[in-house]
Amino acid sequence: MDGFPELTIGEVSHRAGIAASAIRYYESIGLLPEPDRLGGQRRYDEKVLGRLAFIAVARNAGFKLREIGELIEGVDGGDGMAGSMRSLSERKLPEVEAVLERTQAMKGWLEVARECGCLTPAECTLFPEPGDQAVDPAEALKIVHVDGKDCRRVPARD
Amino acid sequence: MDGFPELTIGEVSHRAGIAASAIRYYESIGLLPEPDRLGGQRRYDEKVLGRLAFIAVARNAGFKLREIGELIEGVDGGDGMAGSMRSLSERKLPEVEAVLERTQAMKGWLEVARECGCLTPAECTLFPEPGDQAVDPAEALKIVHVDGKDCRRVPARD
DNA sequence: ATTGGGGTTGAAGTGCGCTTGAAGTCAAGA
DNA sequence: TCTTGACTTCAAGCGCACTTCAACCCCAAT
Repeated sequence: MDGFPELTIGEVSHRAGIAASAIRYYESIGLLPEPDRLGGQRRYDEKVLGRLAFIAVARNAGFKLREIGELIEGVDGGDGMAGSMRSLSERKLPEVEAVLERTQAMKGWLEVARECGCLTPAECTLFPEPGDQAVDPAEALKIVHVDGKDCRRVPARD
Repeated sequence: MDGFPELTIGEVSHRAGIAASAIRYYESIGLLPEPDRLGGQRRYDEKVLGRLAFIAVARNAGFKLREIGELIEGVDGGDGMAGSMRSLSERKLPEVEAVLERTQAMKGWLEVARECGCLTPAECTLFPEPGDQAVDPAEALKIVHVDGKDCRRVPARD
């Protein structure tokens, strides 16, 4: 092995690109084990960099810290991480897909909005009035694609 | 016209699908004008439904309430909403595109994770070790696509 | 007269992932 | 010896968009 834990929290912070306060926070919520101390100060060995990378990747993948904790328990517990990975991923995928769909709709909406010359929401199909077919604002985002690019409402006399 | 403001906050809440507390909150931050009162109670006319729909759509499009406020100022101010729509949309589009990209990467990562049989992060390319080419965890999400489906790391003897 | 079901207020709480601040400790270098 | 600089703790603050709470008011029906 490569000797005693020797990294200070500052060095770990620097090498992992994560604020020291965040590292202490992770420890406080149980994402990181309590490290050895030298004169009261935390000393880490390099393994912690792997775990921090794990955390960073999982965070990027959309897991909350609590969920990452479950993942880590799965890894540290007997069965390896396969089981918890599968169930967490299955739980998470539909969420992510929903976000994806909404984000794509947002993008389309904004592209039309960028070209919008309407003076009031009333004359603009980007903003459905109560009475339009689509009342649900989440649906309203999507309508845009149907019309092509122009957002000007045909002024319907009632 | 159709007479005096007659909708209570409860009716508005029900018809707009927005909690009464949220409506009061919107008023408190200036997104809604102060309505008339009848015996101390707020009375709205139907126009407010249009504005609430406006807010809901813009929120769905990714605008923060503060930004929606700017939008509304643009509409209520002299020039119509076109100018503020354009500048806000231009500001927002790159953000949304960034979210979109990250979300797509997340989806890919999760699809591989769902099939992952690795027992530890060390043997799994889903979790890069320090020393792998990609240290940036945002990049780590994307690597997956390159490899196809399997995430098992070739056990590189050092 | 009382009950019920709305409405009103301001303040505080929620969730998430940290950051910031104050006040103190510790070891090494000038 | 004194100063620096990095570390320590615990508590509080932040941003966002609300929600919840306690305490109150008001009107209509029974």
